[in-house]
Formats: sequence, structure tokens, C-alpha cells
Amino acid sequence: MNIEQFVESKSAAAVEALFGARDAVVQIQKTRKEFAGDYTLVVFPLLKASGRGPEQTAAAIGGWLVANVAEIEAFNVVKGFLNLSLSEAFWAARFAEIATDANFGHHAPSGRTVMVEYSSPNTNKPLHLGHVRNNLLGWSVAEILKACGHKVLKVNLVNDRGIHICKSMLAWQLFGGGETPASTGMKGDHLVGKYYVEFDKHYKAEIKELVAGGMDEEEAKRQAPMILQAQEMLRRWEQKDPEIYALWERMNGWVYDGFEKTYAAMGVDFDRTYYESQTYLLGKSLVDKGLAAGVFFRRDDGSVWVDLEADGLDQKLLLRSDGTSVYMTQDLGTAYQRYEEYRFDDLIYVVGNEQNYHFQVLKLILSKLGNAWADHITHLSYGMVELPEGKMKSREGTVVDADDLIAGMVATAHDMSQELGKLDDATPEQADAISRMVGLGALKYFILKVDPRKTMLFDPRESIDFNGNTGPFIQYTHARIRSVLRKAAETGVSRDATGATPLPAEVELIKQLTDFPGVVAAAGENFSPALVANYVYELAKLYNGYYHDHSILREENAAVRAFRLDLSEQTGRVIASAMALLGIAVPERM
RNA sequence: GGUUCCGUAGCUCAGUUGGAUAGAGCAACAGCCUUCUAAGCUGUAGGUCGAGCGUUCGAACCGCUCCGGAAUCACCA
Repeated sequence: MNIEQFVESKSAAAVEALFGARDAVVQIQKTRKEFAGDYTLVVFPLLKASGRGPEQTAAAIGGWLVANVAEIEAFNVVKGFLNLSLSEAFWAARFAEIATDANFGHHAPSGRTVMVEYSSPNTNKPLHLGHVRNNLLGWSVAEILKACGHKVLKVNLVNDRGIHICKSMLAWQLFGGGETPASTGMKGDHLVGKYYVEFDKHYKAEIKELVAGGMDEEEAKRQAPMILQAQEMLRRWEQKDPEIYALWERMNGWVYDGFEKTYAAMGVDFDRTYYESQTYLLGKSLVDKGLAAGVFFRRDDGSVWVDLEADGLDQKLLLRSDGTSVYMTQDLGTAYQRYEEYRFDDLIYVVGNEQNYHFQVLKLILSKLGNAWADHITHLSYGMVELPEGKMKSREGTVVDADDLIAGMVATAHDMSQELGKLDDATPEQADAISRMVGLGALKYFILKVDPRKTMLFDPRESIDFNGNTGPFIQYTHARIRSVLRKAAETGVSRDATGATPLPAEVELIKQLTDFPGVVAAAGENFSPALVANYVYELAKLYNGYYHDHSILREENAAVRAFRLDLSEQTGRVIASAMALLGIAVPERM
């Protein structure tokens, strides 16, 4: 039982004892910091039961609680709000619990298996800023769900087949001149991306030429030789043409090497990777089953559709007229395979909100095919990352590349640390490690502190801040705490805090610490790392204020000093574990 | 046009199921290092919570209408 529930149950008991109301609505919230007290009971809903005014009702309940509940020490009434203060001893006991709980913040096993899909890259171009948000979110949500006690499977789905892959393959075949990552020194995903752009360039030129020759533009888009060749390549691929297959494997291999480096740099990982090329056939067979069952229908041209108009949606294509599969086809297959393999309780797709419609349809189709587990699919629909001028557009060269972004952040962190003289005593290896930690910390925190559902803005011209509500601010607070603890250990001061009672400022810190498990739970329920980010920022801010106002090592009372060290240590520990849920490492010094 | 989402300080964002005088950071201005890390701390200034109506003892939050923005409604993924 958490503290809020404790206060709530005692308040309910008071209401029953005083007014005889059994199931009155007892509303407990944290007391706002401008008022005295720890928890506040809002008495307005209780006025009917009490038959008195707000002040009298609040005073009566407050009096009863102080008289009958040892932990509740004092109360005050402001309008209809009853502010309750818990005793120092109560908070000291809570702190002792935290200090002895090695798993503080992590919940007991729930018995549920949750699969989280994230990343899901296409193998025709390198990762960009949008993917960065996806990867950081997915990884963090998975860690948070683990902390909530679930068994979590992080899975990736590589979109390694399809017309878009054939485009870069074709362009490389036509214009590549045998270039490889080794021959060019380019990262494989970037090299392949270059040919995807190359395809588009030539395709556009062909369309232009056809239109100039008098063809309708839509027709030109369909008839341009580049697109016809790409479509032919996809058919040959689905027929497992050895030449096309070999080319496909070769170029995808380059991309995987590149992705691996980017994933490593971001610090994300997966328990299992699915490939669309290995699930689309299963998807096709599901379409056949659905056809046989009358859930889907075939048009005269041979294409297969599902009619969702009765559900307020449209008709949706499941197989093209030439028999090749589309996105939905393989997603059906992938979902099936996953359920067969893991029997998950929940499946969470971390995918951008531009695909809301797709997932609505996916769930509906899986339901129509008779799968009860379709109800346990959640689309964690996150907002786009926008630039000041709007969406990233590859045509206008405004795409923020993930590798460049990460390297830039680390370089900025290095410069700044140097400028501040923070690296003076560090070896080059230590300096690199710190710069990496701080640069990545700034980037990750910047992205994760925003509510996932919301569109967020990133201005590449202004570097991400290192002061204020930022990752480095929190990392700094941790480094500061570790520094004090190091000095304490070096001088061998007593760590016996027996007899020390917390000051009001210390109670505030303890209160914030006790909130951590609840925040983790809420973050898990809402799939929102932002809740953890905002929590740990508040904690760091609170600690910095405390640190400023109270000296620790210079405190002369040994027990008080020891208590402050304990409080600092636990704060540092919670900062580290909250940041770990965000995938952000915290340094010992910076 | 249909569906979904969003609109809070100059900028970027918080605001937990409806609760007290709507909060941070950045930017601006004024202070604080002979003292445990100043990537810090304190203060000043900055708001018609897009607009209106309604429900309620009480609305940034719930409902309706409008305004503005985004996504989507592809034989792309």
C-alpha cells in the first residue's frame, strides 16, 4: 500500500466514524508546496455526508485523524482543503525502507509477457531523427515495462523487401559501377541510401521526359521505365530469381552492418529480429485462409481486398493484382508468427502516428480472422519530430541523419566539457567516455522528456542545451553526489546516522524519492518515458537546492552528517536507476 | 470532404483520474564561487490555458460549436 492509499483509507475511516458515511468519495492528493502539509483531503464531496460547512467538516476530520492515527501529526484547513502532515518519524521510516530495498522502483513479477516492437527500419536508407525518437522510445518503454514486473521481449521488424528495396537495388545495378562500402569507405546504409536517392532522380527525369512528350502525368508515373523495371525486379525477387536474390542479400548485408553501428551508438538492442522477407509468405497464406472463409474478397483483376466499410473504414488492399504482397500482408504474417512463438499477453507496436490507420485495420483484420489476442495489441502512436520549417524532406536535404546527429552531440559535449575545464584531469579515454555519456544523455533526454504522443520540434541550428531541464543537468547532479560520497569515503567519516531526524527540506527529498515506484508504474501504464524524465528532473532540482543550502561534509554533528550522506547516496541511486530506464548513463564525475 | 490527434509565457515543454494563486527550462535582466563540482543556486519580468457556450460547489482537463495546425483515407512502407 502506498502512502496516498494509506492516508485515503484512514480518511475514509474518519468520515465513517464522524458522519456514518460508508462509501463516501475520499479524494487525497499531494499538498501543493505553498501550503503546509504532506497530503490534502478535498472535503467538498463530503459536505452532503457531514451536513456542515467545508471548514467545520475539514476540522472535524483533521481532529479525528490526529487523535486516532499515530502517523498523522498535524493538520490545517484552508477553505475546503484539509492539509495533513505526517510525522518526521514516519518519513524517516520510509527513507529506511528505500535504503534497504535493493530493487527500489522495480515492481514484483506480474506474470505477463509483453512484446514491444520498435525501430522497424527499411533497408533502403540510413536512420534519421524520426527513427531516433522511435528507437529511444521503444527501448525505454521496454525497460520501463520490465521495471513494472513484466517479462518483456524487444523485437525488431526489418522491412527488408518490397518495391522500395528494389528501387535502390536497381539504381545500384544501373549506376553503381560496382561500388561497395569497402571501396568507398561509406557506411553501408548510407551507400544504399545514396542509390535510393539516385533512383528517384532518374525516375523523376523519366517522368518529366514522358510528360514533355505529351503523356498524362499519372500515366507517366506508371509507365516510366525505372518504375517498370523496379516492379519487374520485385516479381523476380518473389520468384526467388538467384541473381536478384544474391544482389538483395548483398546490399541488405551492407545496410545491416550500418544499422548495427547506429544501434550500438544509440545503445538500443533487441531480443529477436523478424524479417518481412520471412513472414510475408505466412501473410499470403493467411490471406488465402481469409478468402476461403469469406472474410476477404477478390476483384476481377485478381487483387484481394477486405471490406471494412461496416466498421467505418474503407476497403483495404491485401494482395496486388500481380500477386505480390503489401505492407499489411506481411504485418498479418508477422503478428501470427509472434503469437505462435511467444503467446504474448500484450503486443505493443512503437510506430509513428502516421500509421494510425494501418494499425486500426491490422487489429480489425486479425479480429475478423478470429484471433482474440488482437484485443491485446496496442499501437504506441508517437508524434513526428519536426524541424522549424516543418517535416524533414529528403528532396530538400533537410533530413537529420542519426549518425551525424549522435556524432555532433558527442563533439559538442566534448567542446563544452573542455571549455568548462571539466576534462583537465581526465585521460583521453575518460574524456571520450564522459563526452559520449553527456552528449548522448542530452540527446536522449531531449527526446524522451516530451510526451510521446505529441509532435515535437527539433532545431538543428540550435544545439541541444546542457543547462536547465536537460540530461546533463541530471547527470551533473549525480556526479556531484558521487563526488561528495567519494570524499566521505576517503576521509573515512562515520556513516552511522542513528538518532538523526530529517529536516523539512530533507522530508521533501524523501517524499520525492518515495514517489519513484509510482512513477514507474504510471510510466508503464501510459507507455510514457516522459513521466520518468520529468520525475527525475524534479528530483535533481530538489537535490541541488538542498545541496546549496546544507553542507554535508562540513556538518559537525556526526549523525546528521551521516544521514545527509545516506540521503545523498539514495538520491544518487534513484537518479541513476531512473536515468537507466531512459537509457541514459550517469557519470561518476563530469 | 471523412476519421484521428494537437493548440498552455517570446521559444521548447510540464500540468497524474476535474480541485487551492496554471508551473519549469531557454532567451532577457539583477545577484551568489578563499567553503563538499557554478553543467549549480536565488530573484525580477513574462499567461484571456486558440475562441465561445454549457455541465459542476469548482474546468487547462468533461460536453457542444467554431477557428487554426498535423496525420491519414495509395496496387508506398
